[in-house]
Amino acid sequence: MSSSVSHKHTAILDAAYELFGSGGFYETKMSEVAEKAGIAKGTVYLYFKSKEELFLAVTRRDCEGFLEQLDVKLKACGSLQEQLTVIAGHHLMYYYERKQHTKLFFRAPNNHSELVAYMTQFMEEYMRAVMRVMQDSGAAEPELLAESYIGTLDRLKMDIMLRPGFTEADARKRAEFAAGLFIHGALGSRQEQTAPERD
Amino acid sequence: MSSSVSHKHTAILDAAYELFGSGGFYETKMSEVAEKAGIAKGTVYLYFKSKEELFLAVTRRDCEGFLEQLDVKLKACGSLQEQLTVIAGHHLMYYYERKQHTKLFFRAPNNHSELVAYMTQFMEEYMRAVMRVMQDSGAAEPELLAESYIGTLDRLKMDIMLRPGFTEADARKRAEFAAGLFIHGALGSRQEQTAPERD
Amino acid sequence: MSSSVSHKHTAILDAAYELFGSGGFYETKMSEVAEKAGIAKGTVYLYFKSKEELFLAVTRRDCEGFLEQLDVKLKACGSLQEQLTVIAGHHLMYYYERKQHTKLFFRAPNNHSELVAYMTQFMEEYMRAVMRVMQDSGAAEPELLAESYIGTLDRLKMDIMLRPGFTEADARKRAEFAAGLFIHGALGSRQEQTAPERD
Amino acid sequence: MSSSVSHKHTAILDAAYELFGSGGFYETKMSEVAEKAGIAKGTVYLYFKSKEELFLAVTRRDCEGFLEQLDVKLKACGSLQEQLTVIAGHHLMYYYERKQHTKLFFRAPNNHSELVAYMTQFMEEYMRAVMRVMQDSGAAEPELLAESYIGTLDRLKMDIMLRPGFTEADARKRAEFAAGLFIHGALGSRQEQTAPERD
DNA sequence: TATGAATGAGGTTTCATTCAT
DNA sequence: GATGAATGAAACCTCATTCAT
Repeated sequence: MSSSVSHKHTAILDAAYELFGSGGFYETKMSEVAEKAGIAKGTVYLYFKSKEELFLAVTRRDCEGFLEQLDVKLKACGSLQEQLTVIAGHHLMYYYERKQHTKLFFRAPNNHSELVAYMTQFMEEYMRAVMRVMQDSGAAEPELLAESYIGTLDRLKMDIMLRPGFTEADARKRAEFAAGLFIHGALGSRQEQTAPERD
Repeated sequence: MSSSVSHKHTAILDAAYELFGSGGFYETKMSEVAEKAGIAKGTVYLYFKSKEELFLAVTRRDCEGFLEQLDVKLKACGSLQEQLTVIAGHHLMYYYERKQHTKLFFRAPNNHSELVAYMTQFMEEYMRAVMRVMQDSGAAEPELLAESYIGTLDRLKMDIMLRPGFTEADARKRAEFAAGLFIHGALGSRQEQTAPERD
Repeated sequence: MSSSVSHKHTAILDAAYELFGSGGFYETKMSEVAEKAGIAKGTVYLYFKSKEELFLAVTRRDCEGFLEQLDVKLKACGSLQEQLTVIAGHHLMYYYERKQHTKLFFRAPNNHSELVAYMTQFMEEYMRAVMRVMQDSGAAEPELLAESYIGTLDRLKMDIMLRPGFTEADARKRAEFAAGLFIHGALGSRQEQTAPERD
Repeated sequence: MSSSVSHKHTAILDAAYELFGSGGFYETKMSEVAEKAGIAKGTVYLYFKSKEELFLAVTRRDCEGFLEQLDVKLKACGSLQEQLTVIAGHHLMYYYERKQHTKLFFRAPNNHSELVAYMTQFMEEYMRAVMRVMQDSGAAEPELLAESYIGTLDRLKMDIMLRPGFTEADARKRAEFAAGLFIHGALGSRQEQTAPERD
């Protein structure tokens, strides 16, 4: 019974992830979620109080997976370069694997304070993880650095979502590029060649 | 007569900007737009064919202003450092001045191809402007650099939008930080200066 | 359950028949149909996709009843005179019984291709039934005859719909008149009887 | 000035006839009428108090033309056969010439008592004209005969409106057929040849 | 007389949510 | 727990009509 309950719970989350992710919050109907989950409309409300709450649950599950996996990966590596590459790789690959479900991340419902609160908390946790790496490197302004890094990765991921022909290799290349950029700056390689006094 | 027309047109755009910006597309009712603009519901439709079209017009006006002002500012400055600072300052201050209207930028209607097309074009133009600066500096991968820079700025601006106590000075500080980061890398200043004990 | 479904379905059709019939398509509001059927507005849309479709369903039910009953009656009679009288009686009595719902037949929505198609098909079927009778009589031009007969009946029925004091006996008298007219012509009886001086 | 007034009045009626006739009452917008008439929307209301009244005026002009022309034609002919043929020809040709404007006759507004009154009056006048012919022939039941004849013609005209390839010759053939039918009955020709006992 | 910008009542339809079974 | 028929609020948009110019 409890496994049946949990099975339906998961089925709803999966269906909602699929639909919210590809269509967005407002474009997705609860009846569609129910249908895709293979259950009746009313049943969804036995597991989730409202559409907003369902969206929040979907988001939460996705974000928690993101943070947990990042944690595992970061623990397994050492140098700054390596850690930044791991973060970037994780960020970009995570979205690469979910490129069909991008709407989840920017077609959310407005005015739902719980969701806003959760997203804020998620960002803080993600920030903290990245900040820790920055701090370990001894960089000044680790907070701004972390924020910048996340911003860079977020924008680089846009290519993944918008360009159809994007490959996994492209994603990996960008991950390394981002790490290099934050360690050496934009002129890193050029400076090595022509500006010896500065590097 | 034409001034009256343009007056109403502007009043609607202003009202819609206010409401779409603070509430998002789906949460804003056309009747509210009309009321805020001080006109009747039907009148809105004399100037804009549909809610989507109104949203597009609001977005377009905002984005065009952004690009035009950036152009002017970029023409007036020289060194890479200076140019990057100008871009960052422009980006952050633009949103700083609009911090009450953040929803405009990520609560757009789905499935409106014209809007998608316009936003794509806007991003391309912005990218091109930033890329030109990157290219002038002789940096490798100017495209990825531009994208990264814009991503960084976009994330840094989030502080502005989300933290109530944010000041203009904070915005300016971040602008300079971002420019420095992209020129020197995250460790740029520290490495040069020494400071080994702390980091 | 299925009886409940069919009950609501019928209740809506009945309500719509009443309202479309007495007020016409454009003058009837879906909310009125719902109210008259004793259900909520939204429920109507569970049974009929749109107002047009509801109108079509009402029309179809009415026309099908007309044709089915005609078929039964025609099979039970023999001579031409008798058959023509049956057709006329059916046509006039059908409308006599529905004299409060005349609008159904000429206040239909425009530009609804499915309705146009259905009405065309209905008329063809009716025509075919009448034509068969005409053909059996050996008359020349059975098609034009059938058309003329139907036209005659349609006009005679107008009296029924427009004159309040109309009785069933009046309807029956007209039915016999029409049959006689088509067999003998306008001057049929008179010519036979005498009255030569006037022609 | 008065000629200019009358010019606009006519222009509006012409435009409205065109649009009401081809699209129907509800599907035609006052703004379209104004545009087609080459004047401003508000101007229409200087000549006609409302949309309904404009429709009535259009209808009235058309019907009056119908009756006047019929009168002229009837005065110029003698025998019953000739008179019935003239009526039929007039009826069918009138619609044949207006086959692009059939909506005028069955997409009228509901619940407009003045229109209903006018149409009733028109029908009475038409009836009276046809009845006079029937009376002259000495036929019994001239009223029902007139009504039947008009009904027959009305249905025969449907072919004109519904069949695209209809020619003027087809219309004329139907006119003669209708006249013959009412004089001799459906079996007129056949009976003469083979069924002597019944006639 | 002519204009056409402005009005605002009003109707169709959608869909999250409920609740009797 | 599961169902899905029923609900009804809510929102977009239309268009006949008005009236200041």
